[in-house]
Amino acid sequence: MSLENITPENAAPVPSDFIRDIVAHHVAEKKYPQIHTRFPPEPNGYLHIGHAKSICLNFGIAREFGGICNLRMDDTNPAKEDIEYVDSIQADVNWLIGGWAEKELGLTTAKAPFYASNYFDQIHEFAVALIKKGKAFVCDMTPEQTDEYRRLGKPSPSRDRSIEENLDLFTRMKNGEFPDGSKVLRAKIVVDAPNIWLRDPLLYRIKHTSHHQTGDKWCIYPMYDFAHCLSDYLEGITHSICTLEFEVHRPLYDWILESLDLPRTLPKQYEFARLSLGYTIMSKRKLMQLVEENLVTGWDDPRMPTISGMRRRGVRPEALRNFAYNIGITKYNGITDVSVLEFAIREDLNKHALRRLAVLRPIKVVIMNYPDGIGEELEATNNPEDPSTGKRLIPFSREIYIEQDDFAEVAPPKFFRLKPGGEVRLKYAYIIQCQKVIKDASGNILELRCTADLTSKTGGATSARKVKGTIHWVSAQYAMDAEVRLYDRLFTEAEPEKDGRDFKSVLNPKSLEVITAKCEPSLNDAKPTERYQFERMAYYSLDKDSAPGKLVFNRTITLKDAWAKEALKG
RNA sequence: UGCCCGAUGGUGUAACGGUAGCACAGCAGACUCUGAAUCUGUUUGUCAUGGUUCAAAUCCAUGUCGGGCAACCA
Repeated sequence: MSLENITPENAAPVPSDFIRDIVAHHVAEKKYPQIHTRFPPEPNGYLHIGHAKSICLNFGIAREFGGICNLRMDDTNPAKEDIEYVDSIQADVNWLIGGWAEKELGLTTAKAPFYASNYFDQIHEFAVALIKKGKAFVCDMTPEQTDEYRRLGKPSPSRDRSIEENLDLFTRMKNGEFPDGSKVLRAKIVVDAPNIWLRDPLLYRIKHTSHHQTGDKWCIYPMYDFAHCLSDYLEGITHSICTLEFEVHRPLYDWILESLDLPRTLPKQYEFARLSLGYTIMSKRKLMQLVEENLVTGWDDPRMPTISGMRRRGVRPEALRNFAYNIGITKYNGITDVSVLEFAIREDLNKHALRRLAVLRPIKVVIMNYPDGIGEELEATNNPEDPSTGKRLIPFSREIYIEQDDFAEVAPPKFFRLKPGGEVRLKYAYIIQCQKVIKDASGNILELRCTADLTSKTGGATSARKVKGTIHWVSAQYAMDAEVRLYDRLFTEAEPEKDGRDFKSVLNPKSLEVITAKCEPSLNDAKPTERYQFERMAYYSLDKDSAPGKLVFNRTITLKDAWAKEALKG
């Protein structure tokens, strides 16, 4: 692409934040041969939009600075981890940045993804090396005692064991001679350091649990702090970027690496604020609770803030990436307004969704002066934002459906839609006037009798006539039914856990409503990869529950609705 | 309580000692065969008090408020 072809429209946005500033500085001074980051999820749950922020940061930095980013399973606790999560993580990362960062995406290389468990042998050797240096010891205290001693800044009675004895005990730990919890390997740093993480922290614990990658090879597993910095080192990571809660661990991260007298350049840890989103919870543990207690249908329930949930809902990866770009990277713990996410989703879908006509809550309209039996096909635009998507034909007939909300027997002020005696344009078709409202005995509206201005058809003699409102419609004769799932936010409160309240007490009872809609026939060919805008309503995509002859659409997000706001004012 | 970190409109962010800008939201208007999109305009801000300086959102001190950590989780 030549330079003059780069416009603000197509130029890739180049984010700037304090971490990228640091990296840029390192690049400028040639501190490292190549920038190397990593995204290290623990496979104990599904990835959510907070992880998306981290993925975009880590892979983004690699991409922008000509570096590499490893996807690494941080799988040091087999008790909580599962292969299901390993698989879902790969699928989600691939979906989010596949095609955008393939060069940096470990998934396309033979050795990817990476696993911390792959380094268990080497990590074990590092532990032995630390013991030999007199910098680690085997401790016999119970977990409770350990807690208390660390809190009090007291030395463990095992602290001054000989190197030989430590070596022997650690070997026996490894050989499975001791039960879970009976012994641990600890770093020998400072018993009463102001930073708790320097008070002889645990390095290895005994866990007779088989591991999803290493099977029954190990009964001792390294703790996060020990495994993480060493995994970073082994992979040649230069910038180890994590969230704020690890800030206090940084001295330990450095201590371990520095204590080992390692030959290569050491990685450095940097911290940023994790994402908090309004009307959302982000804890994997709590999301799992929603799944396990069947408060949602699964990790990929379209109401979940998980990557798989948002994907199923119809959000495109571009929208998530844009969102991640827009919110920035700082060390400030704020709560991002959901409207920022919603804007990113709408902005993307507006450009890419095919327009279709569908009536969600139908009311029948009979156009009395339109001949029965002879239908006609009208031309409709697929996407005004993208002329290359062309046009399609939609059938028109004497009997149609319109949206209940588009008719008011007693119209409020500024109501531009259909009312008795009033006129509206049917999109792509005629201007109609409401002549009569037919009701049943109890006063429910059964149908509307209208007349059409037969020359007002789009392109026709009086087509230029201005009427205030244009509404969507669908031919009663040719319409097809589809199940439509209307999703709303999962919680009724912006801060579900504010003041320690139980997030389950503020679940939105109306977060899902299922209806049957009347759709234009072309939707019969709806594809799972396609996105649709049902004009004037919302964006939708085909759900995986669809089957031949049974369409199921998920509402991704509504269109902005200025009228709803206006109507509220009364 | 100890240690660490942070604080810029309603929300999220930029300004790296030199004109406080951007996005979302809000409001007002234009346009509209989507009350969408688009376009125009616009309300609102440097936590406080001192200090350094010709000049402070930025540097220093103190205070206030908020967050994190104190798991044989990551």
